[in-house]
Amino acid sequence: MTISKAPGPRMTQRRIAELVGVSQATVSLVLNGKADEASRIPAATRDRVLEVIRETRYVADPAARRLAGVGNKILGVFTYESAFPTATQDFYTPLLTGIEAAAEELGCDLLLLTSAPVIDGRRRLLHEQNRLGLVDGCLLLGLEMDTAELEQLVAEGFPFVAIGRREAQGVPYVGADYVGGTAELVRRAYALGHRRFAYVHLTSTGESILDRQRGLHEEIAALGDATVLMRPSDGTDSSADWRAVRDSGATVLIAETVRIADDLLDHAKADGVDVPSDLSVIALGDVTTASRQDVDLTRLVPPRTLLASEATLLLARILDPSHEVSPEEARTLLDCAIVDGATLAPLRATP
Amino acid sequence: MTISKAPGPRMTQRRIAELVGVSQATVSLVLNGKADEASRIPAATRDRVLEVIRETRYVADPAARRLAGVGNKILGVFTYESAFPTATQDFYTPLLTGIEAAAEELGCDLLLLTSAPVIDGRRRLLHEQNRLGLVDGCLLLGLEMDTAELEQLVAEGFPFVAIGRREAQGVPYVGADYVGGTAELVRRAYALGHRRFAYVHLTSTGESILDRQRGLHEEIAALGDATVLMRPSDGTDSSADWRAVRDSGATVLIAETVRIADDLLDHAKADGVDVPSDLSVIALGDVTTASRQDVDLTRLVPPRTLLASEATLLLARILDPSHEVSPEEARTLLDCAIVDGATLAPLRATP
DNA sequence: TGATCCTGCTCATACGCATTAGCAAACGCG
DNA sequence: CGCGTTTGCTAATGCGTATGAGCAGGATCA
Repeated sequence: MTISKAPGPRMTQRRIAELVGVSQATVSLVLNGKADEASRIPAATRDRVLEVIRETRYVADPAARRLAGVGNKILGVFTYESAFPTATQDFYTPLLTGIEAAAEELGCDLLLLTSAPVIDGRRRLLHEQNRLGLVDGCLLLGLEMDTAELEQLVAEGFPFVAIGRREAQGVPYVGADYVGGTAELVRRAYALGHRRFAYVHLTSTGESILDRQRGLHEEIAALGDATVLMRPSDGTDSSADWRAVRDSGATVLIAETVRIADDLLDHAKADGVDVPSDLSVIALGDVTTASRQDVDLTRLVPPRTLLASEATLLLARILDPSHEVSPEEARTLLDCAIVDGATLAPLRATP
Repeated sequence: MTISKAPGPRMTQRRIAELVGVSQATVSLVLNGKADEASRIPAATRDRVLEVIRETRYVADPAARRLAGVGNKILGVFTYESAFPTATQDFYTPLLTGIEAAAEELGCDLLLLTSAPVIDGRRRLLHEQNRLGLVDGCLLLGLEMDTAELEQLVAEGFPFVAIGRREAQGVPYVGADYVGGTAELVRRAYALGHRRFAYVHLTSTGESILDRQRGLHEEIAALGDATVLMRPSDGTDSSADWRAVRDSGATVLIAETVRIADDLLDHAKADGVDVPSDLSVIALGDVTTASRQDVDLTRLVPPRTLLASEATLLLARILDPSHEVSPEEARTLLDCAIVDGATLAPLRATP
């Protein structure tokens, strides 16, 4: 046998109509349950049509439906990262899990926009031949997004929701409250006696990263007598990062990611610095959540799965014409969980 | 600001045409690069059209394109399991990873058919209002599939590829060679002196399960002087399973899944049976790959990511009208990896 | 000076569906 | 029997794109 390539003539409403002996319009009316409202199709006719539909296993062509202006219950999923989600599994798997669970709940299908081309190191959503026109709305993932694209989507009135807070005007999102979470961790360290902080952070301008910095700075300022060394890092020279931290005399190290924390823990161990008795370590964790070490790192964990399912539900609400979504509802932050690990301890009495 | 629900007037070819001062057909021709072939559009006109297209950021409506009969580069992904993939992450994540990687390579988008309803405990692909009409072809996942549905798809000439071997006539698939992998493991145990096997297996009729049984039986028969206790299990009464294995006097335990192996290892330890010196253990592993114990289980691992990406590429080949796909090419098996763990050891000299 | 050919487009239609307006027949009523 | 009303449908149209057929005007040729 050879695989048939010709999908053959698709079943259409017209064919159904011919089989039943009615018009295509009648079939459409029956199919959409409009048989009772404006138009009047008696039960007898309706049942005959339904019978043939069942026999032929006809299903309406979604493209045609879409063209005719009805929704399709298809949500798009797009990521601005340059490789599609599951490559960096720790990060995206929980997001996809949340999206899928919500989509299943809603009875929606998901269109993963894997085909978006990478231009200038970033994926482009609005490229030629994108499939956005097929979906009812779209979910946007990624640490950084293209503000211009977001604004165009808003301007066009295209329904979408970003996962993660976005500055851009009018962009609906569901994000993690990194400001509050970071502040809470700083407070906890302060309560344990720590006054000198070091923050090894990324230099990206993504909102999540800015939020963590803001939470840190605001809380440090609010506490009054605490200080912080800011150490920008691209993760490539952890030796230099470690030296900066050590020389700063900080008693708490806050690392932007678990990976950074891991690297610096290695250096600490090599230097004979004990964690947490000599130095407390906190990770704010993004990108990857699982620590490769068997240390139980005290850290911030964004509720990724919940974030994603809430974003999906928000999108569904936006798409529902019977609701009006308020601006506040369209921009939501969810609390991060704090993993109360073993790397944050009271300041030693005598340093 | 309130989220706009009216998508506003979309940019169309007609509007572009008005702006440029040409006809809609011209715009279409330019857009599809047919400007040079049958129709003749001079470079000057073409550039003016392209200029306006760029300015307006116009992109063709995929629904309309589809309706007009062009391919969409959209592949469907459907699973027969009753919850959508990422719920059972160990199993599906590698599959999705492989599919996505291949799709990205091919420039295809993926439609996850999350909306398929569960009827009689199994998902239905061919339900009313399914979105199959949108996709060019479809990938099918799941331990068990509905043979009737598969056959209907084949009969309709709908292009699809199953991940995992399928008995049903004419079904294209990319599967794991469980027969060969299982046989190889049996051979290894035999070579180490083992003659008495016990196989704790699932009772499902999925092809992968049948293949493992077949590999075992064929190899046992080929070896001549080996025997095997078959112990069907639904995984709920591991005590009974363990007793059966112990009483059989087997020196090698082959467990269908890592989970079963884990449970039986617990019982062995409780009984003071040492693995592997008293009893060797082999897992054929499906469903979940990671062992919850820190034992280094000797086991069979299907190359899930590769399986999935190969299946995706096969589907693309089937969809490519310029190739003809032979029946053999459409039904491929890939070798399983054998993890040479610590639970398979030579038979003790004196039992 | 026609007849022919080429160039540069446009026209018209199909794709499958949803929807509105409206038609023919049957029915009810006086 | 004449007239309005209801019933049961259908005709027609639009959605945005792709594409084969064809048309007007200029150039070339005999």
